[in-house]
Amino acid sequence: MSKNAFRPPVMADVAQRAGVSHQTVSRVLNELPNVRQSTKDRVLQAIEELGYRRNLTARALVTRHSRVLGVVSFDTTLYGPASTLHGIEQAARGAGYFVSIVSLKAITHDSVREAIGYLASQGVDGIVLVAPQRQAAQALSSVPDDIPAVAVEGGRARKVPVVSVDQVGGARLAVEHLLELGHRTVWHIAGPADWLEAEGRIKGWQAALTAADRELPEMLTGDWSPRSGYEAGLELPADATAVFVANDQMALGLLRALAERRIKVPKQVSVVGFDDVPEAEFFGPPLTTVRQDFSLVGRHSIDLLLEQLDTDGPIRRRRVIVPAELITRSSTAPPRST
Amino acid sequence: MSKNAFRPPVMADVAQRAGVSHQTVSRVLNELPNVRQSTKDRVLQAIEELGYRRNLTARALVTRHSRVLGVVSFDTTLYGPASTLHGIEQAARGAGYFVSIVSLKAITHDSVREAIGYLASQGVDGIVLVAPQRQAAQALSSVPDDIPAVAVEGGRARKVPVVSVDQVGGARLAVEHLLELGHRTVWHIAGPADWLEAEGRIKGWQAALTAADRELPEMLTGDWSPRSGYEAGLELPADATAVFVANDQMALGLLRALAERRIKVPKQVSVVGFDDVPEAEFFGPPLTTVRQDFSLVGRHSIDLLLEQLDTDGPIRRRRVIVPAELITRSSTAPPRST
DNA sequence: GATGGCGATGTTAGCGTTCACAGTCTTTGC
DNA sequence: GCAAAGACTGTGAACGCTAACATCGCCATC
Repeated sequence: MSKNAFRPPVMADVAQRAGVSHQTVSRVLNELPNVRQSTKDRVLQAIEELGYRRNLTARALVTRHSRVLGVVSFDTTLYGPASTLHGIEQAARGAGYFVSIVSLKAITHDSVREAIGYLASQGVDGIVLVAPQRQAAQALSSVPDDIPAVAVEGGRARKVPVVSVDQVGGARLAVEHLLELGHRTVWHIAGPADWLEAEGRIKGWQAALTAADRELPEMLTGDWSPRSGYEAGLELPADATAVFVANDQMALGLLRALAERRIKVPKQVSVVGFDDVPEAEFFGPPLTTVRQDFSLVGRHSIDLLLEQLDTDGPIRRRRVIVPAELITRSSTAPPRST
Repeated sequence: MSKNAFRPPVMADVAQRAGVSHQTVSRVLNELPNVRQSTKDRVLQAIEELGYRRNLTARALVTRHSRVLGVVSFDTTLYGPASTLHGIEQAARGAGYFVSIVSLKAITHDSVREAIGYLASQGVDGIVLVAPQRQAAQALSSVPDDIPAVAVEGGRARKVPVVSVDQVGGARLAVEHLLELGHRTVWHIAGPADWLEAEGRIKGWQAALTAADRELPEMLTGDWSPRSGYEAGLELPADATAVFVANDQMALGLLRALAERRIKVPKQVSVVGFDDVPEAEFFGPPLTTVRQDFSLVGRHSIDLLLEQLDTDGPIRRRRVIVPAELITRSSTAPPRST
């Protein structure tokens, strides 16, 4: 117990100084009508003089709205989640909300549940789950009913709106680009099996090849890391001429492996990545890739969340798909043997 | 106004169900002594049955502690800030604190002030400022006295403890490594002038060269982006044999520029980066770089913050320096003309 | 068997807001 | 010039929790 008797001023202090009731101060703060301009000025001046700041905790207690949004995410060190988080934060703050984050080391049904419960007890008004793994999508169905939620890349989550990038379409774009260049078929280095994004890209890859009536090579699988792309690159058959890699980091690893194997890109092998990380343009060679607009994803997820908060009505199941875009650089070219 | 009369259970509901007073429920929840085991069990069971969750807002109102920590950061899309944020979040949650973030688009005195005020009114118990720019460090001196804060990479901030990586030492390591390999001198592509990290690396570079009695080449400057490294790479004089780049992204750009200029790395030019991003190992060639342990930085900053919270006493000015580590890969080699 | 002490529980009063309502003071219309 | 309709302002009671104190047993002590 320190003798520090200093207490930040409260509404009553402001009221007293301005010669009004605390309720009038509240009215001024909340910009309610029917306050005379002169008294409003007095109150504002008193607030200024005292350096008063409204106590949002007390406000939250009575209004039952904290104006805090919770975000549950997986490894915010990765470019995708980090960018999405950033987009969410910007959008939320723009709408006058705070953002409280929980970053999970592992996505399991239980860890997601726990994180959500944790945020719920803190009194968040809504939750965004950025967790593109199947388990996470399932865990979402155990969100308390009274708290609005949105899933990012959440698959066909029950009862919760979903925002996602068009993974299938993006993958198609990549594969079609390679086919148009004249490649017979396209290999794929996929992301980990339990990730919905990996799944979508696999689907798009298969769909594009099937649609063009090409044979489906055996699929290689990585874990998003450059190293796993490198390892896949060492295993890539010598007769492959085109590879679609599920993310840019693995593509980087692949490029490295190919360089070590003295395989020239794009002369002998064309490579397409996914994400368009800022570095992609400066890979050796600059990487053709599929761009995802993460900040748009973040913004949409907040929009959907706020929509639920405003209507307060039954949750409209909705799904927002953000298109992906092919960025053509110099890691792709027609096959040698044309 | 919906007819939704559903209200989550409150302490009184639990109390009634367990046949005790709400205060006893509180005691159980807070694990205070002097509650008979049998009543504790009854309370716990009632909590379980009702699915009760304590309302942390109400708790915060009366205890004047929210158990929320605020983080103000700059562009959480960058690898460094994102990793630091992640480290902070992990450490904070481990200590039972929530993390509320504000990510700034531009670091100015005013924007930092505003962000801090914003967090303060939300009632955070403490603030971590991750903002390695000079303006931010200054803005920190305007933090309200009653709220503990810690700066990450904050320079010699007044009255606030600082956690930082040993930028100068890291840069020295890089330059000394190059000199030991036999290079006459080392060029430097620096980060933007107003960043303290850039400044520290410049200092280390200069110090190492001066200590070895070498001439100081003209310094090139970038903005951390791969593109700026690329542009600097185009301007690099042909007689340069070794370059220390202030971060890995710019180093990537440099590698690209050198590749285009048909300059072989490391045969003709050696390159050292800074950060050790996960991709660095797979650059062409794998990049020798200086590793910063961002998660350790995050952990230390939380430690320092909690220390202030616990002691509640006068703020002990402290400074924690996290050492940097040289990671030797294959982008460095002895100069050709040895 | 009165006294004290201590463990276990209950009671009351806030924390700083907003909400619902009750006032009071101006207008306005005729 | 007077009533009614508005504008403006104040009063009390929540919100759900913890802190401080009060109370009740029960046992040890002399």
